[in-house]
This record gives sequence, structure tokens and C-alpha cells, in this order.
Amino acid sequence: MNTPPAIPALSPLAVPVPRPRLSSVDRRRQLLNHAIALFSRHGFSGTRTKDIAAACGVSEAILFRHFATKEDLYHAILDTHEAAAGKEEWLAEMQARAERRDDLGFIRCLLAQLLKSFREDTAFHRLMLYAGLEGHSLPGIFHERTGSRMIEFLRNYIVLRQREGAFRKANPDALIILLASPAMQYATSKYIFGIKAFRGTDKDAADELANLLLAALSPAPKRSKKTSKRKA
Amino acid sequence: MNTPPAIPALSPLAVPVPRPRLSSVDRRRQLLNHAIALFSRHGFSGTRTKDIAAACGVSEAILFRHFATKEDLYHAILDTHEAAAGKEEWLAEMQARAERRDDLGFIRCLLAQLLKSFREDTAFHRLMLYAGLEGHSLPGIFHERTGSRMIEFLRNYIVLRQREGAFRKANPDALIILLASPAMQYATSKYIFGIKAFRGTDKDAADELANLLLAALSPAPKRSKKTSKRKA
DNA sequence: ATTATCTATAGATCTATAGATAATGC
DNA sequence: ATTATCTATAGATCTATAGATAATGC
Repeated sequence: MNTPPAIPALSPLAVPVPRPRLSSVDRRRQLLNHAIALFSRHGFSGTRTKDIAAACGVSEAILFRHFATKEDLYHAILDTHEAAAGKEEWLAEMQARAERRDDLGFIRCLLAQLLKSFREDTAFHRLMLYAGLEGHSLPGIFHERTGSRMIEFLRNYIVLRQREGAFRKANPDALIILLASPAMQYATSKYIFGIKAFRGTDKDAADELANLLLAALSPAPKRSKKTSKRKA
Repeated sequence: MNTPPAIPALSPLAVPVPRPRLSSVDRRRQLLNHAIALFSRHGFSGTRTKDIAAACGVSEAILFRHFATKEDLYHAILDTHEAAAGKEEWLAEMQARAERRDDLGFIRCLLAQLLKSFREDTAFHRLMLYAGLEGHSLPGIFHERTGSRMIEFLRNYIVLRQREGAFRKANPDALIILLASPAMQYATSKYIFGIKAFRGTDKDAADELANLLLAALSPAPKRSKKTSKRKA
């Protein structure tokens, strides 16, 4: 005795809820949004135009009225979509720490923001990964936008602090990799692959890693030999 | 005046080169190998069974004689394919460095091997990335094989060296992330996305990063305050 | 005799379009 | 009048199978 369908009269087939007729720009925006969600989950070739249209509650014909081809739709996304969440605020915050030479705060802020970006904008990062794997040259675009601006900023600070003697005189590119990688790797595992490599909150992870990274950046204490035990 | 096709008589269509009839196991192996190459490039949904069969020079019917469905083929790959390149030798080498407490050598070896794995077994890593994105739960399998064994080994050494006072008393999980991430990130960018974040060879990168990582792992020098300048 | 292989094709699905219809804005 | 929308469908492509054929090993 299973519960029979209670309200057959209200099934989607029976009463096609009168959807509002959206303006061209609104519908386009809606199509893009649902396309982002689906492409980010299934990749380009794993996403069906039918599903995108269905997600918006319209026929496929509508989709192809807005975008000539599936490729066009995909590129419309890749061309315009940036890592959203408060990039400007972030840069400002980093800038503030940089000005007062708060190295630990600087690194912490960097890591926290990377984690936040993956947490809140997972779709974007999945999209970038797919685009990179599928060879849609999008990581290029990413790198030339948010990415490279941040990298530029990072490198400037690193070089500055190296000149001031606060950071170790290593290859700045290596230091950039070192700073950004752990948070990216951790966030990718956690938010994209669903593997937690670390118990505790993102903040815990950021703090823990920031301390370690600062140690890596700090100039080597002067020692005569590897094994010398700093005998005052 | 373009050069006309020179040897029409030898075109593939004209003379169907008598391919050898392979044994079941050989053909199966060949199908798997070409499937790996194609799945790794285009993902599951981006790969056509036709292309796999064509790569082996046989009809699709042959493929479906060996694997009931495309899914079956894919899982046959994911279940059996491990990170190939000399895993045992690698562990032995790491073990040797561990025994003589050559921390820098230990880290260098780890990084060099990670880079080598991506360089020489790119298809495998692409496969894992795709599987993770497409939700084929394969990273799980990966993690339970090569991955987790290596992680186990790493953690043991880290904990040991922490007890011996040679490594900083931080969360071992954080240290593992710290150690492995830069090389993985760098290798992913370079070998999978084709972005070089670093001029120089892989060995240069490994050495540079290893030095930095060792600094991060080393215990903090005793200082009374953050800003103290170690006045003897 | 066994079995690796092919041809041909079914049936599903996918992108894209043509032409008709109905809601909106003037 | 304009235009957002739908239905219906073409044409391509994709997975999978049925049944026939030819190479191999005994």
C-alpha cells in the first residue's frame, strides 16, 4: 500500500504553470547562468543543450535563438565569467597589509581568499578545470584576468620584501607557486573532488599553512654550517 | 597549382593493409591503451567508441565484444590503471634518504618524482582529473592505492622527524599538503594545461622548492618576540 | 571447431532549424 | 507590430547488437 500520487491534477504535465515571458536580456542571462551550472558539472561534451533549456523551462529552440551554436554559448561564458567574489575588496585588503608590512596577515589573507573563492564560486573553478582539460584555452583567459593581476601584485610585494631583506632571496616565481599552491590544492580536493585532506575549518587550514609559508619565506638564519647549533 | 595527391594507389581506402588478427588478450590490451589515451584527452563523454575502435584499426563491434558498454570500458581502465612509473624504486629511494635523515634529499626526491610522474604519465593524471570532475569516484580509488600509500609513508616520516625535533610541531596533514602541493600544482599547470609558471627545468624547480619547503619544516628558531633581531 | 572480425543497422540521442503561435508594447 | 516562444522535425551522430565471414589452431 504505497501512497498514491496525491495531486495528479497539479502534475507538471497537467497544468503547465504559466511561465512569465522574459525579455531577451533576462532570458539570455538565465540561459547563461544555467549553462554555467551544467557545464561546470558535466563539462562541454557532457552537457546537453536540452538540459540547459529544460533548466530554464523553455524549449531548445529558444536557446538556439540566443546562441547560434553550443560552442558560442560556451565561449560566451568563458569570455565573460570572472572569479566573482569581491575581487576588489580583496586586493584592497591585501594592499593594506602590504603597506604595513604585515607579512603573516598578507599570506593569511591570500590563502583565506583562495579558499573562499573555491568555496563560494566552485562552479567557476570547475569550469576552468574542464576548459583546461578539454583544451578550450580558457585558463589562458583566466590567467590574463583575475589570475595575472593577482600574480603581478604578489610578485611585486615579494620582490619588495626581498629587497628589504624580509623575504629570502629565492626565485620570485618559485615563491609565488609556494604561496598559492597549498591553498589551491587543498581547495580543489575539498570543493571540487570532495576529498578532505584536513580536519578543521578553512580558517584553521589557512592559519596553519600561513605560518608554515611565512617560515619558508623568511631569510635563512645565518649559520656557519648546516649542523651548527647556534652557540651564542 | 597545388601539389596533387601523389600516391592515390596507396591511400588507406585503396589498399586495406592486411592487419594481423590479434588474440583476445592482445586486442583487449590494445583497446584499453587507446581508450586511455582518448579518455585522458577528451574525458568520458567527449570520447567516442568509434574513435577508440578506429585507433585500433577495428570495427566498433570488436570493442563491444570486449566491453559490454562504454562505461564498462571506462571502469576497466579506472580500476586497473595505476601511476605506473617505478613506484617501488621511488619508495625505496625515499626510504634510503629517510634512514639517513637526509631531509633535503627526501623532499627533493619527493618533488622530482611528482614532476616525473606528471611528465611521463600525463595521461594518467589527466584521467584522474577528468574522473574527479565527472564524478566517476576514481580519485577515491587513486587515493586508496598509490596515493594513500605514499601519504602514509610521508606522514610516518614527518611524525618521526617531529619527535626527533627536526621538524616543526605542526599538524602533519598540513605538512603533507605543504610538501606535495607546489610540485603538483606546478606539474598540472605545465603538463596538463600547458602553462609554464617557471622558467628552467623540472630539476631546477624541484631544487628551488625543496629548499624553501625544508625551511618551512624546520623548527622555528627560538626568539623572544616576533621582531627580535637575535642580539647575541 | 573456435573465435576474431566485419557489415549493416536499430534505436536513441543530440544539435540545429523551419514555420507557426501567442504574448507584449506601442 | 514586434518578438518570445512552441511544436515538429531534419540530419547527424552515437552506443550497441544481430548475423555473416574469414582466419586461426587443433
